[in-house]
Amino acid sequence: MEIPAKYDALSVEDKWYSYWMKHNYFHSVPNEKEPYTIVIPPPNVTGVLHMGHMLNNTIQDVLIRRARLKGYNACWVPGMDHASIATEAKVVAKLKDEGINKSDLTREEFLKHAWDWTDKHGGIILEQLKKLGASCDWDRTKFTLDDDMSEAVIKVFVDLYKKGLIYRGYRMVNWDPEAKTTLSDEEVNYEEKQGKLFYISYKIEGSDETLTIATTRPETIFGDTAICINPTDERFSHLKGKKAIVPICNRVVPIIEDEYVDVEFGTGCLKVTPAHDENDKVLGDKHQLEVIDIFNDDASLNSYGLQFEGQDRFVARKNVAKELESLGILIKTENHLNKVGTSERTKAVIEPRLSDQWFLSMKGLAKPALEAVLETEDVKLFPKRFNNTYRHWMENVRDWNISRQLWWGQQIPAYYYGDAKEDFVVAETAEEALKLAQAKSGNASLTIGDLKQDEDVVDTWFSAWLWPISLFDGIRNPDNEEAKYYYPTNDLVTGPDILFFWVARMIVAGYEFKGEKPFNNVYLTGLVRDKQRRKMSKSLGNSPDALKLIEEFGADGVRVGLLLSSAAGNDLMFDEALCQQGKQFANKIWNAFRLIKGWEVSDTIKQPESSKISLEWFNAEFQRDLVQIDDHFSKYRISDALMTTYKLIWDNFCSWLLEMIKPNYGEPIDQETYNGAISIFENILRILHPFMPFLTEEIWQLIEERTPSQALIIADWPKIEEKDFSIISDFDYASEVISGIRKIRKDKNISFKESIDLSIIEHKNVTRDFDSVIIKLGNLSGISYVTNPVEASLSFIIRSNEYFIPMAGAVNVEDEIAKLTEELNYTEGFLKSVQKKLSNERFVNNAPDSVVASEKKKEADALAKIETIKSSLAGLQ
RNA sequence: GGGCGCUUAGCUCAGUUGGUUCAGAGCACCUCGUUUACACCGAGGGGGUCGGGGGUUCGAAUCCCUCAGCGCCCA
Repeated sequence: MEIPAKYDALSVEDKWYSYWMKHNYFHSVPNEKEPYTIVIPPPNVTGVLHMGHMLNNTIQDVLIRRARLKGYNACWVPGMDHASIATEAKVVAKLKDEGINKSDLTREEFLKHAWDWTDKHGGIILEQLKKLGASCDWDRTKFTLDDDMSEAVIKVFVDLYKKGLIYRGYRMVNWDPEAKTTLSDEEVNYEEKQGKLFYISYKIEGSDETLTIATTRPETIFGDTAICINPTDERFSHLKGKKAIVPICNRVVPIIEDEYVDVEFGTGCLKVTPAHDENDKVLGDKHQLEVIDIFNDDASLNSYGLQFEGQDRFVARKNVAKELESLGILIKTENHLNKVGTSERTKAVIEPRLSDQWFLSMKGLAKPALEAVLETEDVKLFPKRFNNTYRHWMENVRDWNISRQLWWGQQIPAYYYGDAKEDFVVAETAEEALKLAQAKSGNASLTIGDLKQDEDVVDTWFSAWLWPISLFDGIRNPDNEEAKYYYPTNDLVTGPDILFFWVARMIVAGYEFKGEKPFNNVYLTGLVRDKQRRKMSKSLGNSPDALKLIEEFGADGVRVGLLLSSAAGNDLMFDEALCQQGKQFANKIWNAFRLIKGWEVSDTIKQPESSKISLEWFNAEFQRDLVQIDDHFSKYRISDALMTTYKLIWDNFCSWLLEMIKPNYGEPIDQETYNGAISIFENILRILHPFMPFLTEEIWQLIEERTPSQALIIADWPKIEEKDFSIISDFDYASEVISGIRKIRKDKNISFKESIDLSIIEHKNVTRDFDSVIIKLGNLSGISYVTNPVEASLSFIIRSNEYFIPMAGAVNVEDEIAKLTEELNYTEGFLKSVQKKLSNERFVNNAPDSVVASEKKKEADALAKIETIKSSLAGLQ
């Protein structure tokens, strides 16, 4: 069978993915083996595969495949989250296109549309992950709105409420007027925006005096309920105890005093609008001010806005300013840069708003999670520097606003039975709620019909934080076999951007509901950026099409490309050239396979000495690198593990070993060497498989026919063996000699086909084990050991031995002398610096013995080399 | 404003407790080579006062101070 010269990734990848699926290798059930579990960070149901997912899931797949090879019961659970704000926004927009308003629908009708949308468009991303090679246990695919998952969420809500940790509060929250819901602090992004500072004049009641305040939001004057000055500010001491009149609405408000006012900022007079500013709310509470809410839920003005009623806040801002100007009381405006909170999802400017919301008290819950990461290290973050960020957030954690004014999600299990603030109960079911309500109200005649369930749903993260537990049904059935077997999971791979949203809260949930961490290690990947360091985003359009990349470079190529430059926690500057490198690597391995497979094998020829020693050397090298690769993995240095593998294969295996054992053209290879090479190749495929699963499985299956139980995906990771590594340094020496020969060939333009002689003066004994290899790779007619310099020859020095290649005619004595003199000067300079160090008493006394010894060795080596160079020079003159 | 982190070869980055695996890797670059697995290749080569300055030390990319530039998180 003719093997094509270029590796064709596309056909190979589909073939093996379906083979793996068909034989159920990805599926895990609890057994006697040790589990190795990863839960996927559930992508949004609305999402499509982007570069961040590719990186993240490639890393997870590498870890899970390696664990599978290492003999663990590997389980990677995939799934999606329902992304309440994003999905609801999408569905609302789609309905709008169809001429349907959400407000015209009942909750049930709307949810039906949302589920239709989910069934139709959701989960594209999971299909795309298959193209990448992700070996998830697809039978376990979960969605955060699955009935059992939702049940767990409700159960947890009720539990926390009973523990007194969930409470209802009238608070200033982040209101997204576009999505018409609150956001948690974590969902608000602050952006610097150019705004204006308006200076507005207020009359003082009962006098002709005025005062001037500065504000960025003139439209909120309708909500003003006080003017505040700093008690120490002498400029305004005459205003104390007086009242001011709010323009346009002519409301009379007190002038209060508080240290909070910054005398430097604006005019030193502050208008106080408790309903629409966090700080003003604090002031309002302190001074018992009236609270006047002037906005509708879409941030247009309500009736308090008088003639501006119905206008959007930004429109109203312009119009109010215009009105103030025409009244002659807009003193001036200045440009002003301020930070404006915007919604992470809708980008709308956040409106601080007072409303009834559900909160989860975090302080106590955070404690075990804080200790687990920072003290006991039960949970380890990689890279470790994220510990500081984690500490900072956890120590200053604020209560979590968990209610969202949406329908898509788990409806809050609170039931109201009366008009008073406290007339509600919290229960898992309406029936249960009824009993509680009857008891709480003392009204036994209450019926289900008298109960009204809270309209709101819980934050999506309030279901995601249970993910590692609820995937295994660990909330509803804490002692079930799967939860006991798979929990706690091993590694979590995610981006640092959701360290608080998700990771920290999962740790909290783990300790609260399982009494145990959710995972051992958290590997935080970097963000994928483009070559100009810009974050990849849809709006910039700088994100390459993930599936197109896979088509162009192959999934293996893309995986390698992504991993090559992604040190843990460092942002990755993505460049398609890296995928190209991955693709070339695949091709290189493919051709190594073609070479070996193309050899005719003979069991009658004896194994050449050079092949024997070469295989021995490579096996030692392999063992050394294997230890290194394991070490890199243990530190989550995935790109280093890949690079070590890459160099082992490209440099040591392809460039050195295959050339060392390659039979002469047209000649067969002996059986023993062939077997050795195949077994080495198989070991290489095993360690490469996690990175390049498709290519390796393809070659594995082409090497010989394998049964499903012999597939590479479930083969064994190579065993660590004790090896004598001195053969590696012996080879290094030999490779230096070979390089020396090649350099001379190149300098003097001696064709590689032309065989040459090599003579050696050994000043220091080195192994001759590799002489046969030197002869082969240097294309030498032989090696002679001599005691005197060979005349009319080109020479070079390796460490302190001299090498001569007789080459009458080609030798320019002047050049040789110049070359040697230069080397002599350099070595003497080096020797001087070493001797200076050694003659420094303080160095000899203070430095550790090993350092002094190594300096002494340097000295001896340099002296020997100088001797050699000098004798070479003498031979030439 | 507070916190965390970064600055090493043209690019992307390693460099663990200060000391021969301390100046490294991959890519890019230059030269030569169509030889018989691979030109998606091979062989060889050049390239950095480790952001600037100061200090500690026998010894600093590594520790301390300071200046400059950049990034992220939080307010």
